[in-house]
Order: sequence, then structure tokens, then C-alpha cells
Amino acid sequence: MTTTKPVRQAPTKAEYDAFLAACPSRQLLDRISNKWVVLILCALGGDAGDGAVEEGRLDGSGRPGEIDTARAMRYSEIARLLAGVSQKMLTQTLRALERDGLLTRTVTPTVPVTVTYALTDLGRSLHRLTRELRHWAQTHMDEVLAHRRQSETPTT
Amino acid sequence: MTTTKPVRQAPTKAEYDAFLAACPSRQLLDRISNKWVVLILCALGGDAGDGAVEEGRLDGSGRPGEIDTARAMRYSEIARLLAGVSQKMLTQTLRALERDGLLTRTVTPTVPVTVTYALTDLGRSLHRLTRELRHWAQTHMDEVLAHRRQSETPTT
DNA sequence: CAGCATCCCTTCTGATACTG
DNA sequence: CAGTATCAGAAGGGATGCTG
Repeated sequence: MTTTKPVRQAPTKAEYDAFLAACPSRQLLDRISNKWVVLILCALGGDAGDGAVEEGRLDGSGRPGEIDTARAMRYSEIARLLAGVSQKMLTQTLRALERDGLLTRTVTPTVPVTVTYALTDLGRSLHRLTRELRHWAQTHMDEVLAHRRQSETPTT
Repeated sequence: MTTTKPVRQAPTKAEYDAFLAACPSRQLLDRISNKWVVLILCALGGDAGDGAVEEGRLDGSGRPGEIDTARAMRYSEIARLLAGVSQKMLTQTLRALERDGLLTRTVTPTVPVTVTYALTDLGRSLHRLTRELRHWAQTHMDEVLAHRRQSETPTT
């Protein structure tokens, strides 16, 4: 396996600041702050299956290899898992993520061509966050719904 | 018909699944997966200042009270910090977050009216993720840029 | 199967002008 | 100061038809 160790030598300074409009990290934040990006990362990260995110896995310091069920998925698999995604958006988002180095696209010249997508190390590092993001949404859904309900009642 | 219904009486109830198009958590994920939402949460969470997110704070288990510099901010403060945001988007996003119970809006009837925004507990819980999201974007910016560059070169 | 191309509608987003 | 209201362009997103 490719054991790519992040070669950080000077993590001290803040080269990028997403608060600044012109900063490239602002654009990157815009790209990863996307419904489909989050779900695709979750899919390739192995958060699929029953759909729910296990509580125990979220502490991050579990058994490595178990939490990272990062498997390659075919295009149609992803499309099936991400209910409601259009072919256009899926392809578009996958290509963007490929360009940014978050996932790899592998074409196997079988009879009907087979295309698989898999997370890179970079993608896996982001997947830890997207998984939690999805988990947060599912966990706090009730609280949000309750607050919305009581907000829409301005009756004195 | 609707046959696949995961009604398994699991101990940890998986009521919501963002992979499903009709699930409310999908909409919630869509809302929080937003550039401005992330930045507003970061702003109110106290990630401002020099702009950089400290490395040491990210483990999450630091000294509480220090990492949560969640302070109330005025409208103009937020607008100034989030460079490039239009007042329309800012107001719109703030109201949405208020409805969802992620932040509070306080109007003080001073001479020129003063409006302050502050995170709720719910908002703070999400802020932990948005902070890491922003941090990820700023930290991995170089890797992404490098990969983009080599992607746009077919390298025969 | 895994796309790409096209049409078309909706939403987002920024800019401008105007109040309490 | 902290909005609201409106306009117009840009981007998001879906539906359909067509390839290798």
C-alpha cells in the first residue's frame, strides 16, 4: 500500500484563510461544502449499508481497517446509493473530486466498460469530516425540526 | 411497492438516512453543507482573529472554555469578517440558521438598532465540524492545487 | 454500463436602491 | 446600523436523447 506520510515541516503559519474572499481555500471550502460531495465521500468511505452511522465508530480512534471500509464503487453503485442524484450532477461532482485528488477513477475495458471510483488518502482524510457531518445531520434532525416548528408559530 | 424499509428494531435507531432523497436529514445536510453556513459558524465560534485554526485545538478534547470562544457578534462584524458575502446572503443564511435553532438573534433597541448573533448549544456542536472543515481546506490547499495542476496536463 | 450533449427551469448570488 | 425589496446574471440541477 502507499503509505504516504504527510510531510509537514512548517505547519505554523496560516498561509490560507477561508475568511478571505480571494483565498483559494475559500473556493475549496465552497467545493467540499456540498451535499453531493459529502454523500459521495460517505459512500466511498463505506458509510453505506444500513444507512445509519454507527455511534461507536465516530470517536475516530477505533480499530483502523474497520472504520475505513473505503472500497471502490462502480458508477452505478454510487448512483443507486445516492438516491435522487442526477447523472449529470454525479458525473460532474465525481470529475471535480478526481481533479482535486480526492478520489481516483479507474476504467476497466470490459465488454460493457466498468468504471470504479475509490478514495485517495486525501479523500479519506476529508471523509472523516463528511462522515461526521452526515452523522450530525441525522442525529440532530429532531432538534432542528422541533425548533423549526416552534419558530413558525409567531402567535403572541 | 415500498418493500425495502429498514424497520429493524436496532438499538441505535436509524431514523434518518441522508442517503435517501426524501429523508429530512438530506435537506438538513444540504443546508449545513454550505460555504456561508460554515464560515458563519466559524465566525461565531471564535475562529476569527488571525484566520488560522490552531493545530492544537483540533483534537477536540482540549480545555473547554478556551476553544469555545463563542462570542456574540454584530451583523456588521460578521459581514466584515466574511469578506465577499452580500448582505442578502448573510441575512438570508443567518435567518435560516436561526430558524433551525443553531444561533440566536438578539435585537437591542439602541439609537441605531444593534443586532447580535450568537451560537446556541446546537450550533456549537456543529461548529466543531465546520471549524475542522475550514481547517481541512486551509491545510490541504496545497495538495489539492498540486493535484489540479498535474491533472490538467495529459502528460503523454 | 457509464457516460456526454442539449434544453430548460429553478435557485443562488451579487449589485443597487430604499427604510426604521 | 441592519436590514428589506428588486433586478439580472450565473450557477445548480433535472429530463431527455444519443454513444462506445
